[in-house]
Amino acid sequence: MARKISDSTVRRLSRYLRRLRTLDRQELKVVSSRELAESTGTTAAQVRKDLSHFGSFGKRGQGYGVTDLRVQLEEILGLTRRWRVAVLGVGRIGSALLGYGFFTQRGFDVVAAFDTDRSMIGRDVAGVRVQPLKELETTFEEQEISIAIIATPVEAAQKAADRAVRAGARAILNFAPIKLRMSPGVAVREMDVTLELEGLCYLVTEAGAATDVKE
Amino acid sequence: MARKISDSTVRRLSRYLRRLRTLDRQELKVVSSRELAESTGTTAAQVRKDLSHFGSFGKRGQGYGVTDLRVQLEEILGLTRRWRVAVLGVGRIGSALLGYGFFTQRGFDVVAAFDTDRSMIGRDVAGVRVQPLKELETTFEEQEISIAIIATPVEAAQKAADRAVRAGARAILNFAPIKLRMSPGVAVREMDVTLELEGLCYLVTEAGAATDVKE
DNA sequence: CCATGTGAATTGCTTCACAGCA
DNA sequence: TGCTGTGAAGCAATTCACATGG
Repeated sequence: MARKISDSTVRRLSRYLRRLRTLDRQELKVVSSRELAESTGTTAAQVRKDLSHFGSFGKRGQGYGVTDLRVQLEEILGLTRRWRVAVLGVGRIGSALLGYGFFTQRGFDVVAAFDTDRSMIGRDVAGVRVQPLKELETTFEEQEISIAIIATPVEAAQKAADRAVRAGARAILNFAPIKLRMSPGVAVREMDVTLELEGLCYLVTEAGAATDVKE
Repeated sequence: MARKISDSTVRRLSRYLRRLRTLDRQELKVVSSRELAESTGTTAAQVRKDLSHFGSFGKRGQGYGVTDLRVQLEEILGLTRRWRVAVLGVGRIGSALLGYGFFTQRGFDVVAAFDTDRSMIGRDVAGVRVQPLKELETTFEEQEISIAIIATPVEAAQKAADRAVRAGARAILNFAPIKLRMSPGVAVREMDVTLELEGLCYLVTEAGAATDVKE
């Protein structure tokens, strides 16, 4: 199948899927590239181009079957299996994630949590027991964990990620405000609220400056 | 000054700034485009090109003054002022955000929180009193809130965002898994953990499939 | 007739390579 | 000499426009 799909395409596929799941729940049968585009913030041509990298899923003159396309996208994204996830660092973010019910619904099982803080260890957070770091390796192996969510303080993030990878993790979702250095085979995505807020500030400031000058 | 800066450039500027703040705290005086690139996951040419859209901040043959460049970036991103933020929806994510100490440090003051849940209203979460939605308009005006963080359930997100904008918000950080429809003048950024996890699944699945075929 | 699927055109981003200057 | 700043080249992504087929 097609090679080297861009990051932005994958992001959009995920958005299409999110929308399709809603449409499917509402028992809508058919959707057009235009409708899908409007509800995900892109263009109809973009939707068709994105999908065309993987095959032809629509019927000319009609559109796409909602359930069918949903299933196709789930296959493309690798979501026909369940994924086992561990949370490293059970502070505010870690706890919020452990309690986030949507994960299970979407195929992600948070099966383990780790922390170094003695007062946290042994506690039950949203049904998951907080384990000491020294149990990381055995738990990752036993539970076949492939995704590690880094929610530690920034100083501990790189070490935690390295250790997760050595223990078998193949993907890292990083909440710590630092660029992790990982070997090429490991997938990494970063989530940094401050970064997003700063992006918004830029846009608001620019918009203000632009109107000052132009209008 | 330069027009139409791309989203990816703004994101990188924010990363450079994040790094520069660390270097500044460590009292490093000078940094080269290469060093900045390595610690933020890009290339030296990219760093120089990004900065060149706004001026020339370096010294040829030496590099960039750490403090100087930090201040320049703060100005470019609009971070020389403080920004007042409200959180809409005080569930798990909302609470975690309210307790996130970094905000204050980085120029963001979370000054208000809203919820519809009676049992939440009036409660103090990390020093902020949870208000009923009906007080939104007056609080936004009185407190001059320009950024709204949407942390409501997905069904309530669009309405909450609309209301925040009508009350004066100029930027939205959206944690709900839905594409918000906003008028063009409003800046929006989306944070969806599931979306990021799905992106990771694609990469892991692809990597697996690629090695199956090739190696 | 209508919406998909897709080469071709275009736009925009990144990388290159080197002139310019401390 | 060394690293910045920047036009020009190269590459990737998006948009266009239309042939295709239900």
